Amino acid sequence: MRSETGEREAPSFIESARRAQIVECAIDAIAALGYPRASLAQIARRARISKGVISYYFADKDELIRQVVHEVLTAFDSYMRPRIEAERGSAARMLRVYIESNVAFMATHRKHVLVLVDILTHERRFDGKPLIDAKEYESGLMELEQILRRGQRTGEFRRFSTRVMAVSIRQAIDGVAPQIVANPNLDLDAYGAELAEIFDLATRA
Amino acid sequence: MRSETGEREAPSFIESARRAQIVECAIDAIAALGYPRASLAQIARRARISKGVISYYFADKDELIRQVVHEVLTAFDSYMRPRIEAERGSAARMLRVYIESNVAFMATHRKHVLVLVDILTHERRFDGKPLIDAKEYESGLMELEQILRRGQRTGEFRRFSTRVMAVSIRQAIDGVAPQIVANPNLDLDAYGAELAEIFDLATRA
DNA sequence: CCGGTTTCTGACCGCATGGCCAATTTTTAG
DNA sequence: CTAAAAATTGGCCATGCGGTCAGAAACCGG
Repeated sequence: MRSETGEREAPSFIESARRAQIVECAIDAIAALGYPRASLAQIARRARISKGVISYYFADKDELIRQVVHEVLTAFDSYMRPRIEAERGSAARMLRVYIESNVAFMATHRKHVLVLVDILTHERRFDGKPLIDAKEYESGLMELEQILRRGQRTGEFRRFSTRVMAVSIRQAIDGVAPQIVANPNLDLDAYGAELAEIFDLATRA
Repeated sequence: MRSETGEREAPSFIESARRAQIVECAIDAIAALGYPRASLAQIARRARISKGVISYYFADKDELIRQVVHEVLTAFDSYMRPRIEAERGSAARMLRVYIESNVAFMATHRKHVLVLVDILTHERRFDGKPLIDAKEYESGLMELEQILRRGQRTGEFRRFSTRVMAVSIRQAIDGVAPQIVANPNLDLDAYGAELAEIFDLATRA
């Protein structure tokens, strides 16, 4: 299936379908069992195929996981971007929308968000290097910092370390995920509004 | 070593020493390799003993890990408590001291904090039950909420969800740990002050 | 010096994992 | 229809895991 020549051939219909199916089943498996227990065997079982098929389409488990992360991140991005861009006028409104949209996305994409967080917390190595992705994730932090800097430039925001603020906001948002599982009835709209209020007060000039 | 009778005998000198040594080596191993890679074999290697010794003194790995968590949490508690109690007069000052002491503790106990966070994030199961500890940890959240409620009662703080605020504060603090590794020169005093400022503004009436 | 107890070793067990591959079935194209 | 290519199977592998155990060694009171 894989051409060894320089030019990459268009993936066959089956190839795309299988890849998508396997990625989807990986998400299901991680959501159901947690990242550490989501083995290739489990993923294969859910797809009703043999493990070998996964190896056939993905070089190794890392590539599969990277694909899962990419998929979720892409969905996330296309949800967030237009909502934030719509508020270009005010950094304060951008920040509010950033936080609220983020939480709202979690409400409508619970499974995917859970899986993302699970992978990121379990795969991220303290010692740094083999960190498979995190670049895509880290870039999210950069965008957040940009909003903050813009607000400081326009005078809407007070002076503060944009780094510390950005990390705190991200952490506060990420902290929602575990609570969704612990308490499925959690009112996420209210939660998002609370969070937005907290960081509105924290940033305002 | 273990008496089967009801009355527990005083642990021998060797027993206490070994237990302490093993716990210490477990901390080293987790700090160096990360929780998932800190196997009994690795821990034993660092202690220059055979795996069997660990099994001899600890029923299973869970008990060892529970001991590690307990040790770090105890040190943390005895560091924090007096500092916070000293500010009994004002909830706002208590909160500030809570945040700054927390970050300061991280500065002086980097390894132990790293290990704690590593264990907690990796061991916490989404599906809940086998959650070995987390009670001790969760109780920290309660104390934080108490400070917040007190501030609301005295009118120092505005109205907000103490739960959301407490989780956000904890998350913001916990978010420091990974950055310590990524950037060992991080100015934690400044970081703590920034964080305290953020949540001072967010809570003030 | 002895005999029992505590401590410790190193080999071993069963299990699950990620990955590999020869053989087979299915699809595709001439 | 046929033969090459793509897709799939199922068994196999080495590895590392947590945990166990018989027996050796060290220790200690009498």
